[in-house]
Amino acid sequence: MTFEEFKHTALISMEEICQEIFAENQASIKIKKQAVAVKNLANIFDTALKLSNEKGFQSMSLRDLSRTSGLSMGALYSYFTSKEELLEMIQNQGRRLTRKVLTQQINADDPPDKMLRTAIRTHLYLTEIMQKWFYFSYMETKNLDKPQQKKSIESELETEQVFIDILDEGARKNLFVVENSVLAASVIKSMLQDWYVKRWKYARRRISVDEYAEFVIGFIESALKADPGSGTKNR
Amino acid sequence: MTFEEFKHTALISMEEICQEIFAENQASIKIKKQAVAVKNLANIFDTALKLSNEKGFQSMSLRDLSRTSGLSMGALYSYFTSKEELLEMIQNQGRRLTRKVLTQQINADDPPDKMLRTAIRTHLYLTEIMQKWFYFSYMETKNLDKPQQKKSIESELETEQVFIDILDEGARKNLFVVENSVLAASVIKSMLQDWYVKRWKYARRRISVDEYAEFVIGFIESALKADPGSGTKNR
DNA sequence: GTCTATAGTGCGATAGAC
DNA sequence: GTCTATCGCACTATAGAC
Repeated sequence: MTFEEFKHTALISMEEICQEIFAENQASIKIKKQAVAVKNLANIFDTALKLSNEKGFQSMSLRDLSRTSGLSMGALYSYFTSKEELLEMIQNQGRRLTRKVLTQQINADDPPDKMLRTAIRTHLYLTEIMQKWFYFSYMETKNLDKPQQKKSIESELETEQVFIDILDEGARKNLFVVENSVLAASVIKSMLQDWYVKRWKYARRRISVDEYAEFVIGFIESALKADPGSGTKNR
Repeated sequence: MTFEEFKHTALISMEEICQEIFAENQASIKIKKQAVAVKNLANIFDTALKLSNEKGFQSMSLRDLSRTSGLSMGALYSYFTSKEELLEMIQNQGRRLTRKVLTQQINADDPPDKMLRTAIRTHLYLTEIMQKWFYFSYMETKNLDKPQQKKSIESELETEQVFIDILDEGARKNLFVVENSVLAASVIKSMLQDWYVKRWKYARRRISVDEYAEFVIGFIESALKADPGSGTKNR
């Protein structure tokens, strides 16, 4: 699957997610017409992510959000009951899409080396189209309350586990040399996170998501290379 | 140099830095007795880092800082003229120590493979003893004003350049196989950052800084391994 | 469904006693 | 050098007009 195809699939999912959020939060949302609600919710989320990523969620006042989104203070409070609830809605939206897309794309029947490439590529593609959300989530997790923080941590470890499993299976089939799959998965994840956390750096260097994906896959496969010709340790 | 030796050297530098800050900010600092000032400054920085890393610098009110540090609001304002200035003082303190330690430790006459190991180890050791500051800096950079942000970005790219140079030199001497030294340095840096950004993860898994250093060095050297026996590409 | 106006709170910052 | 008391302001949240 190319990035363009991926984008098409995922953007449809995003539309679905916004509708789900509307359906699910009807207790907090005073608006009854779906068309109006979904349009405004998308606007609110988008603006909130933009402002938060510039100066942090706490520093973004609801007056900022009101001014930039074009909705009045009163209108905003028709979509959530408190600033904290807005934060939770944003977090849930992204977590849901992440899980949906990742499980959709990765096929457990593929051999581990193929699965590894697919997982890396899918993760990078997903964070590319949802860059603002991933950056937000990365930066704001510590400002959440304890139960929400726990969800974020679980979500992170869940993603890491996907890579641990692939590496273990690959080692079992002698496709990879893996001394410590937990640490290996961890550093792989850090490379994937760099793509959305340090977006400015890659944009400045004009590196596309496909170029980055190619490089990371090559680097990791080289590090994990089963090399029967050299049985020596590398230090 | 072991982590213990490193710690000893660096903590002395930290003391020096606090004195430098006092000397340099005498315009803002109303206190005249160095002993009192340095002691309270250390307390203020330490408490501010603790609270900020829990919930963000903006969310930490100066009343929080006052309560937790044991100093009154009035006393705090004897050490800085505004909350924003406090933030800048903290940023400068860390940047200064980082530069000091990194240039002290890395010996440009060593061969590239040794330099790479030293640079990785030094970086991890430094971020280990200054974990709170590095985490703070990582999370709060986007909340700084433009000139301060620029300094942070320059500092980041400077560190990355150290690795780019080592990799290029190593490739020149056929010690490493490096297809793209800029991207390679970038992913190396992301692994080093993970150590202080995701501290909770490694603490939970009881992984020490030396274990992490060993793993990262092994992983990277394996990825960069000059392997004359196999001239094939790895994909 | 969206607006404006405003209540109530907690903030950063300072003045002045000790 | 440190404290308490307080000012003015900007914030979140809501009530009520349209």
